[in-house]
Amino acid sequence: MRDIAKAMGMEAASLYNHIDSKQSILSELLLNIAKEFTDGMAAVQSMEIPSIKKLEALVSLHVRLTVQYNDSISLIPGEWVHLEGKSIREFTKLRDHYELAFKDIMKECIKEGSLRDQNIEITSFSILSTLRWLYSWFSKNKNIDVHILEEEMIQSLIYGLKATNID
Amino acid sequence: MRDIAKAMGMEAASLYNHIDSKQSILSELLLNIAKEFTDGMAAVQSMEIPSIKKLEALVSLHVRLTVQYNDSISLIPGEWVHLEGKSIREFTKLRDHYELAFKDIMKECIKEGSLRDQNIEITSFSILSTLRWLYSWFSKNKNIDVHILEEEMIQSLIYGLKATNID
DNA sequence: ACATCTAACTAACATTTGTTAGTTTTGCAA
DNA sequence: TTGCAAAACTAACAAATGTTAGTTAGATGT
Repeated sequence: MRDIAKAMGMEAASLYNHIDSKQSILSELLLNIAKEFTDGMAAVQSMEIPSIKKLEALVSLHVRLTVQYNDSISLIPGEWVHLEGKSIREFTKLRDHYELAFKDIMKECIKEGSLRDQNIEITSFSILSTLRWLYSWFSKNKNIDVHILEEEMIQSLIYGLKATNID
Repeated sequence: MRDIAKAMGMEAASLYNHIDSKQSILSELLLNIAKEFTDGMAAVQSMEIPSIKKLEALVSLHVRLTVQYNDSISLIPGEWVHLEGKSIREFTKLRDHYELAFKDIMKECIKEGSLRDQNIEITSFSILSTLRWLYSWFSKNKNIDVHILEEEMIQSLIYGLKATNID
């Protein structure tokens, strides 16, 4: 709190004119982005497009939110564990719900023939880990064009790295 | 320290008969695995095989080390920032060196025609993020066969998720 | 001009945390 | 059995941390 206060040019005690507690800062930041992801997922789910396009839309969603909310997203990988009580239950509920929805879309892709029939637990984890860490990459490469980043992520995550002339 | 002591069935002060400081626990754990990765990389580099096979070997290396050192590896994503002084310089040096070597191998793959000519910064980041987070997935799925995990990671990270009958 | 509200301040608090000093217990070698 | 080193203990420390209480300066509306 003293560090935050210093960064804002005031005393630690003064912060309490604006917030309830240290916990409330963390839970507000984390639950807000969790809701952004949940809303984005709902939007993608309601689209009338092939599932593989939904998967691409999800990658785009991550890239877009990462660029827009770079700071709060950086809390997701390591800080959510410090949430307490109602907040941590709410957060993990949203996260689990999101991951389930993500896997469902991948399963649809397999049904539709656009993805190989593979271990969804592993591959969904693989994609989501990369997307989770995108924030740290972006914070060191802020000059990149966002559309190029989106395109390249879609390519490498979904379509792989291999040269197309070999298979 | 009091938590660690409780877990070991002793008082916090007693820990200091075995260690120098709290910092030294962290830096010993982190530098040890950093060295494991560095050694593994050196072994892969010295192999006389096509670069794409080296890339596969690196994925296997991560899977193997993740399974073997699950607990200390879990410190890598979030705790290395708490290293201080010489330790943090040593750690980041090893990490940067490792990532450079990883990218070099990917570049060789492109030269040899086994990978598409793509943004190495993005794709290497993508693979390494997944591998970094493997520990958390594994700690929830300890029953999986390690060879299947290796194979599936290689497939999804390098060869992509797409069905092969479409392109 | 006055009352009100906002948002800053100082001072202090109770805990928590990493660590040290000094002492006692334990286990093994002689 | 004695002697000694290893490793446990108790007590206490200084610093850091989240927070509260009470106060004050500055802006705003009447």
